[in-house]
Amino acid sequence: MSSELDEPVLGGLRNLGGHMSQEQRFGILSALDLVDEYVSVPTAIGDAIVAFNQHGISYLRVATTPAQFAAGYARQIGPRPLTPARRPPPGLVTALRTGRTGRIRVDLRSHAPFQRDVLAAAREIPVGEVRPYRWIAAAIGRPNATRAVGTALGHNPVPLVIPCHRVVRSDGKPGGYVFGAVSKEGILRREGVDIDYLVALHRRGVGYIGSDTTGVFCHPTCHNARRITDEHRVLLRDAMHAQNRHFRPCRACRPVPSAA
DNA sequence: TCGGTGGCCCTTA
DNA sequence: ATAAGGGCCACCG
Repeated sequence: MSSELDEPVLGGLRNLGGHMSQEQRFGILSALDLVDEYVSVPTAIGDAIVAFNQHGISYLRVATTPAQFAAGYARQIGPRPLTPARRPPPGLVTALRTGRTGRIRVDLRSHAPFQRDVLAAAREIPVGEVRPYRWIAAAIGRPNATRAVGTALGHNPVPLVIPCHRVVRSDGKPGGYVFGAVSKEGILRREGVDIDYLVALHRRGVGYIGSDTTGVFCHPTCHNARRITDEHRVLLRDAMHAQNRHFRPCRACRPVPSAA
């Protein structure tokens, strides 16, 4: 668990703090941005270990040991000491259970601006819904960077907390995932996403669903699309097709034009 | 339908 | 500083 750095640092403060409790010591070290705490939490795909500090969750991995976790942490985040925590940050376990992780704070300080933008956009996808990689690219103002979006999501330091599993391929298939494509499918199904339906829609050439009463078109999983009754449901090939038929894009799910 | 190909673009070694 | 490579995508056979 210990890097070369943490013994001198922890040892020094231990002496300085005299008989301080572990919590008190962490409080000081955390305030100085010198350590993260880590703790195990249950998730939909098994127990995870999360690291966190005063800024938020910094790292999450599933099916790992503290030693492996620390190694991954050092590689992706940096050589910062980790110290065991007694309990997870308030609200985290519930948020992971419901998938509503939007208000959980995350610490992305060690990541590049592009990565942060990508991850921030991914956070906007609600439980039970999915968006294509292309959608993230458009959302952050880099419509051609879809491949780089995939790479950035692949480096998501806090999967599940930032729901990168809700970003899928344009053909409706789930695509890759940091914990494996199988887990991605499992998580999405558990969140209520019907992957087979999405693939079937795409095979039929349907990219969006419109309502002929509101004149709005949506991603198929958008909560607004799901409320359209059968008789008013219009199947649309792509955004161009939709606009030609005078549908306007849903303000909630923000359909984007297909790539040039 | 599946698999390969070329294009894209950000990050890292 | 540059080149390789990756959770993509559209296109083609």
